[in-house]
Amino acid sequence: MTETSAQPEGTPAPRTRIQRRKREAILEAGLTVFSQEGFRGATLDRIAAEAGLSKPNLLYYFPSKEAIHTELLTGLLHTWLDPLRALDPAGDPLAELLGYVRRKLLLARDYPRESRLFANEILQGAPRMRPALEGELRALVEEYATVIKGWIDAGHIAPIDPVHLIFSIWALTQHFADFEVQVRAVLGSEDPFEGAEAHLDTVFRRILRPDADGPRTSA
Amino acid sequence: MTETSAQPEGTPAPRTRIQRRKREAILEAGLTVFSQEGFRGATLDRIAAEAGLSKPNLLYYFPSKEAIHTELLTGLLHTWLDPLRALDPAGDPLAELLGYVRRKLLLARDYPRESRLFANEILQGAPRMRPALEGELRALVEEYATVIKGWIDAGHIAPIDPVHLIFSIWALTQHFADFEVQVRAVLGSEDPFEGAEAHLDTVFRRILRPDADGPRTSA
DNA sequence: TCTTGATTTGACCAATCGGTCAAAGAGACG
DNA sequence: CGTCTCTTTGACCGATTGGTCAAATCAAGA
Repeated sequence: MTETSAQPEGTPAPRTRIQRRKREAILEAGLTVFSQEGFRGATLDRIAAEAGLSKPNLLYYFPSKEAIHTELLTGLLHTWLDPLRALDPAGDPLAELLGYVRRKLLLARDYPRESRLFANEILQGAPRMRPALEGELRALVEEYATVIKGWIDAGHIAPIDPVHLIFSIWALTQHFADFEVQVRAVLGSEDPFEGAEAHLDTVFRRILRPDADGPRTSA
Repeated sequence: MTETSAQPEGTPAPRTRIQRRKREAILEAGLTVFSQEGFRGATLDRIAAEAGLSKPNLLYYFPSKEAIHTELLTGLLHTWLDPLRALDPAGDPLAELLGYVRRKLLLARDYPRESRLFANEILQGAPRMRPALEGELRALVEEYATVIKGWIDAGHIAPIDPVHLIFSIWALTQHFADFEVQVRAVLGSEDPFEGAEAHLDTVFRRILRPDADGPRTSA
């Protein structure tokens, strides 16, 4: 029959050069639009326009709006957790943690749309990411919380709840991507990320500095 | 003519008891839906259903979707900045700042939808709040940054960028409302806010503790 | 009771939504 | 040149969107 048998499938590797390029452009556009408007607020027309394609042409490369969003989210968690995975249990604790903070901040600076896409998904109750959060994310956090706990018990850094420490790192770094407009509104023309790097370095040095008056967590 | 002259206007005080009640219900429903789906993602049908009204009936009390959203945002910034305004320049610096952190955290716990509505607006580039951010918000931050600067210069708290300190307080407290699903996914059944309060208290005590090795900001 | 104004709703509208389809175009190879 | 596959698009579809409107209902006073 007149079967359009060559329609590219959802995820598998694109065969031709042009397919790779157009799929890339669509994901780029989808990232821009989804991160700004959320899933429901985004429209195929806007994504298609942003990618420089007609809507039917966009739907030739992706079977649905959902498929674009899913593919974006799939890669996201991995990318987002990479800096945590780069944390070396055998390294110097303070340097490792400060390095993690810095990498996370640079990620927020260089990939703000990805950060906002993630934020949007979480804000909406993580309807499509919940399993990944309760599975992969939770496991990874627990793993590195144990590492941090080890550093604390060894006296290398000040005692602090490791999981909440990780939350704090996320919150303080992603804030500069997710709330960029607000930060810029307050700072004016000043570049947010320059001040941020020095500030976060200072902040986490103070939080983690092991010394002086001993443990005060239970007080 | 058959003029429906009694249609309540956008903002002014509702005349009857029933108007006050229904408008309240609509704003409640709007808060729930807008905070979850963002402006574009929210639908009048869902808001009406959530409020227990028919769509035309909802539009009898508010002239448009935009009007509901605007009214919600208008009250929001004020409520959100109140804890900062409660900061007493004549009080004990550490206690004042820790109190501010605590109040902000309780706000995030008790009014998570408001926090998420705000986050959604910022994420979308603050299309309806930009003026308020660059005006009221910025002015208030600068005002209290000066207060904090005074405390630092007097040696009451450790030297730190006051504006970034405020950003950090916002980020660390709002995180528990805006990213609640993620936090809960990691913590499991544990109540996020119990651990959070102790953690943030510890964190900001360490950040603000003035002592020991003198200024290290310019190093 | 009747009247008057406030409230509620079913039916409807134009615009936009996600998505389909058949047909037209483009490129590669013989 | 013809042909085969990949790509692109205009026209279109049913559903949903924000919003309107005239008519119905309700509440309370005269």
